[in-house]
Amino acid sequence: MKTYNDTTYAILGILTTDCTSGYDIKKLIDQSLNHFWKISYGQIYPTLKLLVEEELAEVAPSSEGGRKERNEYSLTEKGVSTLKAWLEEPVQQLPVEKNEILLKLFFGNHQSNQASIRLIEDYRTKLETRYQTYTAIEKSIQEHESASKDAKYWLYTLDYGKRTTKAAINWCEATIKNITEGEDIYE
Amino acid sequence: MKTYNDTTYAILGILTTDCTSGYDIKKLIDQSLNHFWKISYGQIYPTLKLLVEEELAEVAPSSEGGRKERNEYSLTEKGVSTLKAWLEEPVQQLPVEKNEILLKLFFGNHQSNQASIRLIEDYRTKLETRYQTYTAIEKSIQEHESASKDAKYWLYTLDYGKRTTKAAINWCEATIKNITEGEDIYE
DNA sequence: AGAGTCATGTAATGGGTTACATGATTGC
DNA sequence: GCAATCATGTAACCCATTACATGACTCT
Repeated sequence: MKTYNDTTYAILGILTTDCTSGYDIKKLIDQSLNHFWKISYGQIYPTLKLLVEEELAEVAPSSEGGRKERNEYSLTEKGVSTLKAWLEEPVQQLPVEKNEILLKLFFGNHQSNQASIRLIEDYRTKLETRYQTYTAIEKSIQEHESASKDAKYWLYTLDYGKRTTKAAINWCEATIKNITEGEDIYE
Repeated sequence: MKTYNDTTYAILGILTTDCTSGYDIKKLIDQSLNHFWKISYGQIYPTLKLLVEEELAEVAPSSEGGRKERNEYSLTEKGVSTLKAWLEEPVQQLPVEKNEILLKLFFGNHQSNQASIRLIEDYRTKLETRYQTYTAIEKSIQEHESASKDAKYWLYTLDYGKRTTKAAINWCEATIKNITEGEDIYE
């Protein structure tokens, strides 16, 4: 079976929901997958074209209700089976996520302790904002979407975000403390 | 001040150590930064060229000891100040890291609970391997490198990796349990 | 003699973002 | 009338990986 990149599968997956146009796909990703996936129109439209070429989806122009012309995509049999095959496959190797703060900290002996601490403080603030966003989304889902079949899975992904973000926040605190005290707990 | 991408700064930073050639840079990154940064020769050599063009570094061919010709790079004044300016800057917006397992799980209602669990189990195994690798490196640094000035910062970055990996492992366990029990703790 | 490692580099390709172009429809 | 939103699409660019090409030196 031919393989595609993850972005293609993401779109394939979204086309199983009631998001059927490029514009809808963008909106869904920005709203529901934004904490672990993002995408631009520059990728969406060419990918939709590809799906049709590969006979994984079909297009039908629609302009019901006087709305602007709008291309609605729907999965073919082949599209559905391709998606399901991908879902079953275990994930590849864990990717190495590039981390700017760690890169800066790695060269920490070229700056003062104060400067390193400032960097980490700032990073912690950003992480905390993110954490609160996750919590807010979580609450919103529990209140408004808990009927949806997808809600459960959506909450799992948020839980992942919360746990890893929290761990990063804890690291910030521990590291700041460690640098401040000027002694190495690791020794 | 002109800005460059993070990879360029990473190389700039490494040139402050005794790694002075493209080959050395690759080795250092593979050995010491591999858990949060990676790089390929296809980037290193063109970037080194750029650094020289921008007068952030200078080259000097060297072939001491009969070794194969080797280009040694050293930072200029301008290179050092550019690096320091970048170090002081707080990190940009937190990047959204694409996560394949969450993407698959998000479409979890298109597969059986068993299939979802299998995915997460596999993911957990990979995370555990990673965690053990971090622990092993940590031990090795404590034993052999604790004299080095950089060791402290190196250990901080490892601690970050350990904490976030551990949080992800915990999520795997909680989520598997949750799916197995077939009930939603979030409700 | 052959494997391994030291060493530098480029071309093709993949994957993605940003900026731009275009225009209709909706709500105030 | 005007702003916001709906809607589609492309071209230029950026960043990065992979595969390839080349060749010397070192150790067994």
